[in-house]
Amino acid sequence: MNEIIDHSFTPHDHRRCIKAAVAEAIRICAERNGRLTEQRKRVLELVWSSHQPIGAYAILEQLRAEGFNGAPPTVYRALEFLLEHKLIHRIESLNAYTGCTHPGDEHTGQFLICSHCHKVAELDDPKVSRAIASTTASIGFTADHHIIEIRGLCSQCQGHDHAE
Amino acid sequence: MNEIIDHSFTPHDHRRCIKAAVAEAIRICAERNGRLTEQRKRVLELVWSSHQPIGAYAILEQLRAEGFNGAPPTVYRALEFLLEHKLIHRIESLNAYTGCTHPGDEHTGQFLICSHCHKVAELDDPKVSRAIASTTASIGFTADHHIIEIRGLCSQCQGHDHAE
DNA sequence: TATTGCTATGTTATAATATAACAATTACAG
DNA sequence: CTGTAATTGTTATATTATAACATAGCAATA
Repeated sequence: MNEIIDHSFTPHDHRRCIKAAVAEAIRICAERNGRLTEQRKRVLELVWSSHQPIGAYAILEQLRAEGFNGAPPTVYRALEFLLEHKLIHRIESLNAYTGCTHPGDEHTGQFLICSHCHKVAELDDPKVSRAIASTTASIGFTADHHIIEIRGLCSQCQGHDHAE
Repeated sequence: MNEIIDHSFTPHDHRRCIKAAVAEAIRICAERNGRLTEQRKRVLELVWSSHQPIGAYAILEQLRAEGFNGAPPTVYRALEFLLEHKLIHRIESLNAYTGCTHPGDEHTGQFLICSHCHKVAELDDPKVSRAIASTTASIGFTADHHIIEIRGLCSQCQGHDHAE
């Protein structure tokens, strides 16, 4: 990814996002002998079903609607696998999960969360990372990874009310 | 506060932190006609009982140990009040609460979380805020507030293992 | 191809965090 | 005082997540 921000907020053919994400996941897992089982793949697709982060229980509901008769651990395990392989991210402030737009890369996301449309875009601004790295280093704190979640209104939702 | 980081990680007489925090809270609440009731004050003290964030149910346990016979909503309401008045912060990645080191100010914290001692320090690095503000602005995202939580090892815990 | 061991999934129960809804009480303004 | 609004109490339940143990599937290999 060369751009600072992905295209989540702007109109696009979302089916292509899903297809691309799954194809990438297959490639990445093959590369590392990670087993992208049917269930894991299906969970990945559900996480990717929109740019709005989805909760574990919403995923479970979907799976059940499709005839799957499972329980929470199944979903959490799939999510855990996908997180480990950096195929998805967890949005801490939402207790929800979102597809990673440059999977596989060792990176720690910066997320823009629109308070109106509830979509999330992944940002990758080196300025921010650098600022954090230099400041933490100067005070003797060894940073391992960081969580950055920014709330506001996306370009499409300007003028709308913040609170929904 | 003039420093970029507070003194959470370095040895200090913590009773003074608590006293100062309560005194500040009293002042701030008086200023705005916020009612810092006994319960709210007690919850504030408990949040401030160390630099390690504390969960709502841990607070409840403490209160009960002191003879209080209450239920979760009491604690959550007190926390809500304290959050509203910026006397405490919520650490999203821990589902826990920590005292604000420059209360009252309109600000949105940046937190350093030590994976070893579990203390949290509040950072206020204008470089980071500026980087976020300029980048979000350039892509048409109107940022409202941000959550920044950085994991790593504090200056006192260098050399220890990351995972506890 | 049977053996073995590892990985993944199923299943049940429960932990941990948070809120809804309504009732009772207290504080304070007039 | 008294009426109103803010606070607290109480019960129930929603939401998110994990522990613990059982079963099943796969894959190497002798």
